[in-house]
Amino acid sequence: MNVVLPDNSKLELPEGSTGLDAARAIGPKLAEQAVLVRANGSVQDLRLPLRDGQQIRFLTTRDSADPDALYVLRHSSAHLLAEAVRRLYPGVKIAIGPPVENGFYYDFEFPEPVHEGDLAKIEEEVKREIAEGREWSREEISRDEARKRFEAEGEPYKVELVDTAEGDISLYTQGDFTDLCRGPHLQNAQPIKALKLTGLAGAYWRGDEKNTQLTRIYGTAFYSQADLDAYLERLEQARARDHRKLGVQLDLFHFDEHSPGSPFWHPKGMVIFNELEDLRRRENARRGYVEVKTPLIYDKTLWQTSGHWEKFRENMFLIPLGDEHIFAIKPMNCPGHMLLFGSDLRSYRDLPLRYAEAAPLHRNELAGALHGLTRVRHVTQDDAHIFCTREQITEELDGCIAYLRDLYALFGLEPRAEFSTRPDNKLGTDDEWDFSEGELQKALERHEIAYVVGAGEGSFYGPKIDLHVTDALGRSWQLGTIQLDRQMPQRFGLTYMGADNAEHPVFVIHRALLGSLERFIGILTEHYGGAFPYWLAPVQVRILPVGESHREAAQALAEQLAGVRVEVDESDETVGKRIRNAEVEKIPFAVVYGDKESDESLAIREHGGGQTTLSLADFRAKLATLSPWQAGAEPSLTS
RNA sequence: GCCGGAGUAGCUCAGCUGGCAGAGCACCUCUCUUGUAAAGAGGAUGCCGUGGGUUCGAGUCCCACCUCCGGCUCCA
Repeated sequence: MNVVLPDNSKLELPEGSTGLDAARAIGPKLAEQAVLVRANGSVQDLRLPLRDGQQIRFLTTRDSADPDALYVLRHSSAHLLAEAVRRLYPGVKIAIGPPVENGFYYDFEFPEPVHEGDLAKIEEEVKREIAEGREWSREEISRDEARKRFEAEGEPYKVELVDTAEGDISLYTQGDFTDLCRGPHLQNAQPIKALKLTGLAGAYWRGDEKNTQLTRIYGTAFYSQADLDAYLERLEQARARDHRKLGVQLDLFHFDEHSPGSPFWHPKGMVIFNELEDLRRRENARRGYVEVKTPLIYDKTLWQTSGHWEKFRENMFLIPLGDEHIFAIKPMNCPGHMLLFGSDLRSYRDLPLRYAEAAPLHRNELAGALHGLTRVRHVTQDDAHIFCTREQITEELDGCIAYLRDLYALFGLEPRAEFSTRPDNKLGTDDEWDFSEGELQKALERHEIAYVVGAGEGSFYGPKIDLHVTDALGRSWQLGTIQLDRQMPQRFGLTYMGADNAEHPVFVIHRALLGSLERFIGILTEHYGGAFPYWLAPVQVRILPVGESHREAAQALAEQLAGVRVEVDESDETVGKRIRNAEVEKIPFAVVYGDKESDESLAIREHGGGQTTLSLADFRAKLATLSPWQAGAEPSLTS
């Protein structure tokens, strides 16, 4: 048979030759360094046979940054970890150990608790295995045989995996350790030049909290020590962008143990919060939304009607009033908006009706789930509910998606879209879900938005289009969401009078585009590394009078900059120190004002170090262009 | 909520085997009057997360709780 090499030459091989055979045919060095073969674009274990006509390319230890090459390295590292743990902890049961984004993990059930301090000794054992040399071999066996084998070894998790595995069962063995595994794996442990165990965590078997909690050991591995060092260095730098750290440094907000998960917004943080609120109000008004305000607390009966009492009660803060009544603080605005819509007879002429409200919501999140601004109990969404007819759904979804695109473009954020379908605890019939999911999916496709499907990730009342972004440390967070709902209006008996003088069911689109303002500001802080763009910056301009004699002129200059968030730094520090302070506080512009300056000539320093000289008039003109909202400019959001 | 780790000055952190609570930055005072990323001198700063226990004596050892951090689960 023939395979095609990257230079388009053909390599003649005996029938049934494996990737490794092909590498040997090319050269001994390649055979030694190869870690994977890419056959017609998909990666394959070197031990598996090639097929006639395949286009092949080898990945070697030199492809040290290739995701597939790292994946196989880390997958094999996970197996070494399991081998080491089994040797060090007799009686341990092994579960699963895949490679992940930045490393790998393996889940174990330990006979006794394991602590972080134990990692050093385990890591040492893994490194010993690498030094000793390990080679992987692959075999395929029948399901029954595999089952017997793992039963005999006392590995119940592996037995369960055999029972639920699809396709053929393959095993990989290194040293005296054999694992159920689809592969692929390295030939041997030599390419693993740097390995580090990074953490310990509890993790539920198969991700279900009803199952046993296993102990997960995380690690990472690279083809060189330099790559590992660079990775650790990147982590260190990412930590400096962490919004929780920057939030304190920049005096934006803080948390207090008397109200876990609820930020205290400081004056500077509130400037950013209010700018986003202004943006929300201005754009909503332009796009035909009306703003409303509905109560924060409601009697339990409302939540029973909406379905929250059944589906969301654990996440609500309850207020018992006497023996009879229980109130709950709202975790969402929708039920209130349903009551508002239902407070009057509605005609088809009233629709679509777009209610916007950014009320404080409270969700009693699990203590362990709280996370800075990105996971809070006090949530403020840029929320709205669009009440419309069935015929209006398409146009309204289009409007939401266009709005969403404009907003994210303004911040230079590039979120990933997820289409979340019916969950296990859904309300309503499959027919209704078919319709709603179809509408959302068609909207995504109309706008040619790439998305992944989050099967079962939808809300209990409807499917969602969600937008996800990644934080400084690589964690994914959901921001905006667009949800199509026919459950809730049905439950509240909401209808409108049509042109045919008959009542028709109302549809509701729930949408929050920035998501929660708290989370959005957290993500923005990391996105900008704390150096907010001019229009969001808490302090936009700081004037530094060189000496005492310049203070008066500096104050006069500040007054000339009416409408700009400007400060005069009259502290008794050297100019150098005050420049440094302005830089550390990431203020967009620092203006040094001394004997050489006048309204005709200002020394402007931009954050980061660039310096220019501008007249006051030119400076003001420049600032006006930096703000989409100030100086009476038309908003830059166009659609 | 679950597994693991941590809580010492406003911030970052040191404090050994139980024996008088520390440093740098920030803050305050004074001197200097400053020219684009840290002037100098002096000073104040603590419920050592909270509550209990062991001990002659606890920041240090033990128990419980709270909060935070890394994960899991859940979620905007």
